[in-house]
Amino acid sequence: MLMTVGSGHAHTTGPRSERAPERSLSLKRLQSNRFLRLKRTVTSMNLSPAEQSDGCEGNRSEQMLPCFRRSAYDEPLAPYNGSVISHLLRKTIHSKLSSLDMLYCANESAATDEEQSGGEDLSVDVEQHLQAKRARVENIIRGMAGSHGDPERDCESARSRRDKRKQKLPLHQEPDAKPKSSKDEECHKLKEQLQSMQRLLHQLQEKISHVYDSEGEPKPGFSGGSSVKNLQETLKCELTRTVSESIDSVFKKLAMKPSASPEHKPSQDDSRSEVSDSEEVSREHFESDSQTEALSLVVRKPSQSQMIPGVKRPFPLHQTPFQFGYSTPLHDSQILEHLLKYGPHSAFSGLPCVTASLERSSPDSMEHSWESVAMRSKAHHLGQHHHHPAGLVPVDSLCLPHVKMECADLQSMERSSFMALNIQEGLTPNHLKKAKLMFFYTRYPSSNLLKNFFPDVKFNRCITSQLIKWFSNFREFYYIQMEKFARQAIIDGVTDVKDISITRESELFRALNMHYNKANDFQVPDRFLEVAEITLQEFFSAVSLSKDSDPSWKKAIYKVICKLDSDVPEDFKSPSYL
DNA sequence: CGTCTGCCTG
DNA sequence: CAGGCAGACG
Repeated sequence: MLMTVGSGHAHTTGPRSERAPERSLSLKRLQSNRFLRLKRTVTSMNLSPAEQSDGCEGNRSEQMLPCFRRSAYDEPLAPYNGSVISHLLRKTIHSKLSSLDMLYCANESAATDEEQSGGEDLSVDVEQHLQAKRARVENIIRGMAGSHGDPERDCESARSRRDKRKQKLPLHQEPDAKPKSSKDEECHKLKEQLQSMQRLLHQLQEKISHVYDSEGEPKPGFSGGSSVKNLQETLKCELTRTVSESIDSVFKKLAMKPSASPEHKPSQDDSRSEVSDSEEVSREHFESDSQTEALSLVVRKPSQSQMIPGVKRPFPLHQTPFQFGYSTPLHDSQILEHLLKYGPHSAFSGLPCVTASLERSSPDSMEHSWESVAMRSKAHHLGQHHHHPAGLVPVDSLCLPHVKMECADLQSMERSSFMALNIQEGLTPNHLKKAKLMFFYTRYPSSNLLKNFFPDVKFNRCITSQLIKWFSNFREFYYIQMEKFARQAIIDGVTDVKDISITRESELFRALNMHYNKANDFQVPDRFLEVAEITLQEFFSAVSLSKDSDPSWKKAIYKVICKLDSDVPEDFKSPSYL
């Protein structure tokens, strides 16, 4: 397809029709890319990770470095075997159960540790409280285990203990109006939760052992078997998350039941029967908050009034859920199921987009502006830390009363998806950062490639073109720099193309690195230096030969450069990359 | 026509 | 980097 340099260019400096050859190039590019990929795959089969990390065989010391300096994100990689899993499970379940314990007691007795330590001396009471607590947990566990114990009797005895304890408490001693059947139901649901959790875990265990058996040795990858490592990390992460999710559900049910109708005075609510004065005040405050914003999904400032007293997260919530290497206590069994079905690198775009609804429900005009800002910031910064002061759980995440019951499940689901994958309708600064790093590998990504490498983005026409626009802008900057430095080289008296090279010390490289890798926390692949060098040489030659008199002189260069795209490492496919 | 692309501008 | 524009498609 011949390009015509016609009237359209009379008033423009650039060749308008560069697009045409570029389009016809894309097919060829695809083909050559496929060749390159095949070739690289074949030649890298028996290379050590370091050797094939950039696909070239130079001697520079950088090549012995891992492609990614991600040590800050990597936890020491323990031997990957079943015991790790078991350990994780034990750890998580244990911490979960202690939380369960605390929550249960909080709802049952509503006497928090804080209140006890802050109030008058209740040490005797504390003693009894702890005993009752232990007994109740035992009851729960007995119930879940499906033993032939008499749950009614157990509950009865627990209640009698509670009643006994109630006599020592000064205020708000409401009769226990909760029907016994509710307790049974509770136990039953707990049991079901546990069983389904066990099923999921079993599946995951199988999956893991399968993966581990078939990939016991890390296969050479672009960055040194990192895809396997990634998978391991993913699985580890998902396992932990699943356990957490399951137990959180139990958690949630317990939290929800006793206080399902918070908008009303606590009188008919048995679990709230033992609240202290201070808590009563807090609840007043809470209710007034709820009226302004009863259904908001905004993460509310976790002030004390909105915390379940005495309930503490068994693990810190400030961990970044999007970085592998941390065990991530998030809630999303969907993800596990997806993982089981499709593996860790599949796109999750089928999940509901929650960001939009979250954002829609948090208009700027809202009273708690800093909260909506916080949420907005979270929504737009994949990988931001979820920080809750003192490890307390915002009631929101426990589906507490200010959220209508019929919405609870949906909200939980949406929030879970949001927290876990952060499926985006818009692109975030982190996406931009990632795109820039990807530019070190590919200057001309296809929209399919982009879709594959941004699995946490809900693609639509707009998003796609925005991403493409980004890369277009990246190229623009890249080529401008190239031209600038090529002309400078000529001015500096360079005559031979051979004298042109680009190292990591080069000014040009610094400029590019500053642009695409501002934080300088990414080890730029050597291949990029080669491509940049070739580009610079192309520009140098062209300008030297005065080809720049042709309005479309750059087109020929683009044609060369677009063939030099590399594969983007699999690591980038992770939605949690960065 | 709508879509896509590159160039230019702010 | 995004918006706007113009040319090139199908």
